[in-house]
Amino acid sequence: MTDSNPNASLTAPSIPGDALPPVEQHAQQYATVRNAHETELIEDYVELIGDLLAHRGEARAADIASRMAVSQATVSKMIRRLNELELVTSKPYRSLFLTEAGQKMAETSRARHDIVLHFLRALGVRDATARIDAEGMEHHVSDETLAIMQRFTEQQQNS
Amino acid sequence: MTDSNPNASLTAPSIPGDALPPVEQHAQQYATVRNAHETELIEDYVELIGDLLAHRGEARAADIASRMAVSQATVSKMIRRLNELELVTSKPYRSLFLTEAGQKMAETSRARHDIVLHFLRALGVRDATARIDAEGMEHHVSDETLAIMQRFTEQQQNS
DNA sequence: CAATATTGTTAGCCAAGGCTAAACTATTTG
DNA sequence: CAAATAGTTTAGCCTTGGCTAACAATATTG
Repeated sequence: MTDSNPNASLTAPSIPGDALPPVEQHAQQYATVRNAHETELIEDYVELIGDLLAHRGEARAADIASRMAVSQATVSKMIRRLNELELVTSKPYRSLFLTEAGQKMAETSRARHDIVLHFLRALGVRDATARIDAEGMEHHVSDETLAIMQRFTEQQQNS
Repeated sequence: MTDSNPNASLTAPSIPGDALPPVEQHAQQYATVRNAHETELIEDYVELIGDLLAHRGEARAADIASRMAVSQATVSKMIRRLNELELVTSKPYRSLFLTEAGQKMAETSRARHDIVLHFLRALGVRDATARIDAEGMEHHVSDETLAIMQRFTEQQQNS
């Protein structure tokens, strides 16, 4: 380091005990997040389609578009991808349905989502906030943490 | 709905009391997540640069690349963006530094990250898992939830 | 101090996920 | 049942965030 350091105030670690993780571990953290991002949107679509089917009996592109606050063109393009991934079946101008793989994904996503949402409420987070946070968090919570969240929620309820 | 429904098993809601949220609320949930995604990567870079400066005294593109598990070309491109956003200053072949805005962002991100990480550990999540989950979750935790997490962690420590 | 190794940059490619505008299909209704 | 409205698809554009390969600058070392 030949430069002077204008960020001198940052030179001392804010939390002295917390060193940087070893490179490999650090790298894996970021890689895991990047990976989650790739499947995230897909899961959100599939989960929403499952919910629409469950609650409404049908899942139309227009409903998805308004619930996701996205244009219908975007939904249409995405449905093509879901089709290629064999997660949904669609006939033009007809309701979507989930394939078996799609149903499995929808159930898994829904379950994760519910665990996170109920956990946040059990923690004391207001409903509207909990819903927003759960939507963002659900794809980044490991199975280990998920299990702990579920236990926590149950204990909270029995008291 | 003129079609027969091959997803009949999904017709009954898994959790009967949990109806679909009203369209506007639902839409806002997704919009919030999409929005978080836009700033997420930027924050990760800035946070990492801050950490490198704090712990190493300098932040080189090569370190960022290996810690993020990403090519140097990607980092180089990203640094150009951070420059345009006036979050970092950089001279070619020299360490990066944070602007004031960059430092502020780094501190905020680091603080959020630490709160989430400590919370997960307080919950009983193993360290390695907590680190991975925290990295993904930090950008999706509202201030309200963050405050609750912090309180929880403190209570846990005083017992 | 020249050769080599490391580090950084640039150019050009790709896929994903947005958008608008235009065209087409289906449904509803006067 | 024709016209209007609503829903869907397609085409074509843009930005972001990856990548590799080729080149340029700096540092290290024999």
